[in-house]
Amino acid sequence: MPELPEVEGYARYFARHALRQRIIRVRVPDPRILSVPKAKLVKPLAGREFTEVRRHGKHLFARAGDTWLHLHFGMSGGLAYYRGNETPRFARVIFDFANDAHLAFEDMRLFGVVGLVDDPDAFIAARDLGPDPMALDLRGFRRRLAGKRGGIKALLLSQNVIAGVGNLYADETLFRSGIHPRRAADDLGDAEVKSLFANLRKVLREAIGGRRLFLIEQRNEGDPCPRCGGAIRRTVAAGRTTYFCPSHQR
DNA sequence: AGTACCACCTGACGGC
DNA sequence: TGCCGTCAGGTGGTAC
Repeated sequence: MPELPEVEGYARYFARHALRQRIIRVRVPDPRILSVPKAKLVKPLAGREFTEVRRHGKHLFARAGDTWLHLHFGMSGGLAYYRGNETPRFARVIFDFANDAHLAFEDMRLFGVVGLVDDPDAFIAARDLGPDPMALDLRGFRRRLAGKRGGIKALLLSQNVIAGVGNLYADETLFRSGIHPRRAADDLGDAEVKSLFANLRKVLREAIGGRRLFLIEQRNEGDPCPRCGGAIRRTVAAGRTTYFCPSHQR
C-alpha cells in the first residue's frame, strides 16, 4: 500500500507526533523486519530524541543524534502513535517516549524494514535510488528517461529511475496521460513525456492531499472507463497487476 | 539493458 | 461453518 504519497503522510505524522520527546525504551515484538541486529537499533536510540524527519521516495528517515532511523513500509507497513497499553495487533517495533506515548511501526506482512543508517544521502547513493519526483523538474525527468528502452510502466516503477512510484499511481498516471503501460519509453514523443510528468506530479500531489483518484476507486475488469466509456482491462505489465483502458491508452 | 519468474509473509475474501 | 484457492499497492535475486 504505501507509495510516495502515503509515506509522505507518515513523514508528516511522525513529525507532528514523535519529535522532541525522549525515547525511554525501544521494544521489538517481532525482529524479522530489522535490517540491523536488535541491540544495534535499541542502544543508539535509548535516551535520545528524534529531531528531524526526511523522506526520499518510499523511504523515511528520522534523525536521532548522529544516527538516523530508517523506515521502509513494504506492502503493509504503517505508523501508529498512541497512549495506553493497547499495543496495535501488528506492531513490530515500538518506541516508548517519556511523555507516556508510544509510536508503533506496524506491518502485517513483514515486508517492511526498520534499521539505522549513518547518513540518508549515503544510503540513497549506495542503493542507487533515483531522484524523488516531488523534487524534480521536467528537464530532470527527461534526463532520467533518456536512453531507456524499457516499457514505460516498468520505468515508472523502477526506484532507480525515479524513487517513490508504486503500482497504483503508475497506473493512474498512465491512465490520465492516455499512454499504454507497455509503450516503450523511447517511443514517447516530447509532448507525451511532458504530459506524463505533469500527470505524475498531479497524481502524487492530489494523493498527498488525500483526494480520490479514479483507478483506485474502480479497479475491475470490464468496468466502463469514466473518461471515454471504453472497457477497463486487467493485465500484467512489468510483472504487476495492471488496469488500463485500451480505448484511450495507446 | 530489460524482463520474467520466484521468494519473502500474513490476512482478507469469494466460492463451494 | 469451514476449507481452499486467489489476491494484495514492494522489493531483491536469479536466470535468460
